[in-house]
Amino acid sequence: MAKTKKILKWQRDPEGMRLRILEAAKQEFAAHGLAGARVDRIAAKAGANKRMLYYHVGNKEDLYLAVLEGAYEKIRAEERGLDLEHLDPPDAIERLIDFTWNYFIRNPEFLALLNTENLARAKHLKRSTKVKSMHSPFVEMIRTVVTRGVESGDFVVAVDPVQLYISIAALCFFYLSNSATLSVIFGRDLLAKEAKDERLAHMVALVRAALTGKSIASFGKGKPARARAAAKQPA
Amino acid sequence: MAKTKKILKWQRDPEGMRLRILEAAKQEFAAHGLAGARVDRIAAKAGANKRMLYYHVGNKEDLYLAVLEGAYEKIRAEERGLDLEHLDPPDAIERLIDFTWNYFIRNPEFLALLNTENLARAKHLKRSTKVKSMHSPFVEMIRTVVTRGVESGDFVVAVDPVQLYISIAALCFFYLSNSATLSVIFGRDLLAKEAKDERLAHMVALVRAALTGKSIASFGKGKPARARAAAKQPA
DNA sequence: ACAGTATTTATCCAACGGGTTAATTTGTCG
DNA sequence: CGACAAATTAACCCGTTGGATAAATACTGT
Repeated sequence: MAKTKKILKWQRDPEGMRLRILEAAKQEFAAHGLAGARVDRIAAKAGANKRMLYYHVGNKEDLYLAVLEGAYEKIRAEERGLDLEHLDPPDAIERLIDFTWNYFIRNPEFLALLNTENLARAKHLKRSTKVKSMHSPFVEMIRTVVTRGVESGDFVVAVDPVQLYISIAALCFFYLSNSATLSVIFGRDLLAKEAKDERLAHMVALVRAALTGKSIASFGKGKPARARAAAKQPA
Repeated sequence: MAKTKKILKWQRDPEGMRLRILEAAKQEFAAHGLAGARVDRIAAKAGANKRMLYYHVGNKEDLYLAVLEGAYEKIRAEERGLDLEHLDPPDAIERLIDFTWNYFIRNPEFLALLNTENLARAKHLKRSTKVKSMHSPFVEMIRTVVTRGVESGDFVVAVDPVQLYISIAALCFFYLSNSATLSVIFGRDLLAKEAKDERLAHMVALVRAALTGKSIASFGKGKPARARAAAKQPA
């Protein structure tokens, strides 16, 4: 319904315009929140006139909801391509962590948008019909991995897939979303490449150890983080 | 310097006024963010006149920073009283999780304030001298626990205390801070008492298992969450 | 080419919000 | 009591902002 070829090509690009507006709005809302966002700035950034926002999308809140829905759709779509079924459970979990982490890094606006929406206590999301539907498949995907892991003996416990996903998202989300304040507080640049690598290793080790009962080497210690041999270490 | 007895007691309560303003501002900033907060509402909520905010604290941003600093001071102060030194390491960690979790539940504004500040990329926090100093002792407290745990053999790995704390905070913070959107998405009321109990059990189990290598029974399954026997289960 | 419609622009405005000015009240001290 | 300062209030200022109006412009089917 979106990009049917036979769409009329107006002056510039009527469909492209809407996309540019949504993209600009995403940046703006992510950078300043809902209240802090400026409609004029969105228009300017989209190379459009303010009136066009109202023409193409609606008022500020409609625009915001459209951006939010788009953001959810995007991440859930990518997750659908994860293909965890073909991996053995521990690797599947690791892959899920890896994906989530890198998705958040690649799409920092997503984090900000979620925070903004939670500040509004999901007021807008509740009114969205689109969003609610697209999550059960994802939960089922994780549930399958967990079940398989328990059956194969790889996992020592049968975690609630929702809890597990929330935990994985939490570990990634909080670190990145709060990296600014945490960096100040702890006096480290948490966004430096080394720090990020270390963090990913730590998260994978934490979750894998908890699920499999086998503690992984290098639990948040040292830079390399991937190739390590020992299972324990001196001090 | 604050509450010297010989302070003159003006009309109502000059010192109390400042506190009421800060409290009202905390609520307002937490509820609406920095941009969404309204100075008039803060004044009204504090039972004061708008002009008095400027008289007692300064402009909107000064007020905001004062609130933020106060929030950090409060949690760090309570953490100082945790007394983890006298517990054996696994219990100390559990206590830290328990405290963090309940502190966040008791002080939801704290979460919102942090999100707000991170939206501003810690712009204000960076200018604060007070805040930076009060965190190293806290990190050292955790480091001691970890070291003791490794030495005693309770912990199988020597985690970086900063990573560990970030992870613990993450597990608690994300769940609560994002409970609104997550509840919509997963179609559960994550703030219901049962759900919260389950979450706490899950987090404790996750971290304990990762640190000690011994998986805890009932990993985010079932309501009681504390007393459980089996380590595995059928399907 | 013409009528009709979709899209875009230029312009305006009423409400709002942060901040300030100046007057007023309330207490302290000699 | 009377002067002086601290604290509080009321009223206003002025740039900003979301949103609206109406006119112009570009495309389409006939």
